[in-house]
Amino acid sequence: MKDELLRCDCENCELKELFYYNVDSQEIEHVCHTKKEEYYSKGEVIVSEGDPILKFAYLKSGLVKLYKEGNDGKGQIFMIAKPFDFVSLLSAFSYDNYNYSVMAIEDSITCNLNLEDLKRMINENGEFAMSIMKKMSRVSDMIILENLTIRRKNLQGRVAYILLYFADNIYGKDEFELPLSRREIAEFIGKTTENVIRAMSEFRKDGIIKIYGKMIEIVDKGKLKRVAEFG
Amino acid sequence: MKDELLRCDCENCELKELFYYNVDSQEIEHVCHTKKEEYYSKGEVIVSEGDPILKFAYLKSGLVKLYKEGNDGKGQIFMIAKPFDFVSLLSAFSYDNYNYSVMAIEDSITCNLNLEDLKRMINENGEFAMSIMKKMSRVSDMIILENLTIRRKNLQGRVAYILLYFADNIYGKDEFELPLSRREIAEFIGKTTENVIRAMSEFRKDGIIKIYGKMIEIVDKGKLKRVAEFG
DNA sequence: CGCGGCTTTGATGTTCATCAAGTAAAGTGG
DNA sequence: CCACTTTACTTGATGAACATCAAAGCCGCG
Repeated sequence: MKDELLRCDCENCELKELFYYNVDSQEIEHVCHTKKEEYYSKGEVIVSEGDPILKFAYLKSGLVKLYKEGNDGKGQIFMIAKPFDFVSLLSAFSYDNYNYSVMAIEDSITCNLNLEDLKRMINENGEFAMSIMKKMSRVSDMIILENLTIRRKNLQGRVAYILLYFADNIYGKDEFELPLSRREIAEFIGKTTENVIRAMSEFRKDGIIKIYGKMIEIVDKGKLKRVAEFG
Repeated sequence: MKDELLRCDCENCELKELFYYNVDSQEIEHVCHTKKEEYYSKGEVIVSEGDPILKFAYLKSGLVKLYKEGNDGKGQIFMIAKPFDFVSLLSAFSYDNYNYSVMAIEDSITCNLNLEDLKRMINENGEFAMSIMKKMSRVSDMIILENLTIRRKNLQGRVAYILLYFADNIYGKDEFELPLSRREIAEFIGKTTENVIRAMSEFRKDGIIKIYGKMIEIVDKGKLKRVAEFG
């Protein structure tokens, strides 16, 4: 089995753990050989709302945003997906078309599996189905509850929360380059661009963070956490 | 097969359609005989956040709200579930405990299936798993996108939206008794009680709706829709 | 090198939360 | 069944939070 994985270059892919214990090696090899990787540079649209769902895509590297485009030009970001999140997960099994859009906010690679193959595997293999369901359930849950959490907070609380989110959940360090523009942060937390900037400037003046353009350094994490908590 | 269903009193249950085409009659009979119905009156808590998930519950009749309790006493309602919605669906396959609460907002009956049985059935039967997944996917999708929709709107827009929601999605008529208090409406749309009342009073003064305590009559639906749209 | 988008700050106005106070309705114990 | 308490509802007044508008500097890119 290891051999099969090696041959089709999936041996280092975390996704295989989802398959490994549930799917036989022949099936894995098949998936591995029919998969297609796609490269997107920062800013490229991966999925447009309304596109037919033809493949089951997951993110192999990079970072993408999932969002809805308002008719007034204002977008709403509801999730930032990181590697090994399933980009198609929300709609793939219930709709024929995406009802949200996906854009790369860092250079990204998606791995696309054949959707029909996947559906067939689910139909034939309940254990595999269960593992997909768990993943799906966790993602939905996270989106729903995180949105509620953000919405309880005021402007400063929301901005602090997002900064901590990138530091802890995405980059794992307190100094990082913001992958979102101020405008996109605003679209994520449901406030205006100007007020996001104002909140960040306040944090800077209060010595909580340092700002070098897109680079952010969290100086006083305790204080930032307290701001995120209070809001 | 019909016989089995009749014997265990599930023959009129819409849920059976989820089973019917995918599960053998023996299994259906088993589920049917091990199910337990529970009656809750309006205001009763069905699930408290943190409760272990021991059964897989769906709503047979009535109306319930799914919500998170804030530490400050302010709640956040994120879904109103109507008959044949799955109350346990969001977390049942990914967590051991509920991370939200459920309360009856009308007298309700839940039907509780044995969770372990259900998990076993999913593991053994991929087609059944797929049908559960579809349902799950649709529910999550609905919650996520509906929340975004509401959040785009201003106070009046949100209140109008909710009134239309009850008229069209829940009761199917333009005169109905609000199952939520003004406070709960506020917790659903993320505004304060006072402002929900003010918006409704405005609608009344403008001849859009009539209010008799909890009874609401939509008089000028076109206008109400425009308010919901604009916001 | 100039154009458009991103960022920043200030000024102004609107929306909405909060506070306060009173009425109505609904549950509770004697 | 009635006094009593509590909870829901309603309206008005006030101020805080935030959106909007305006203007200028910055940066990347064709």
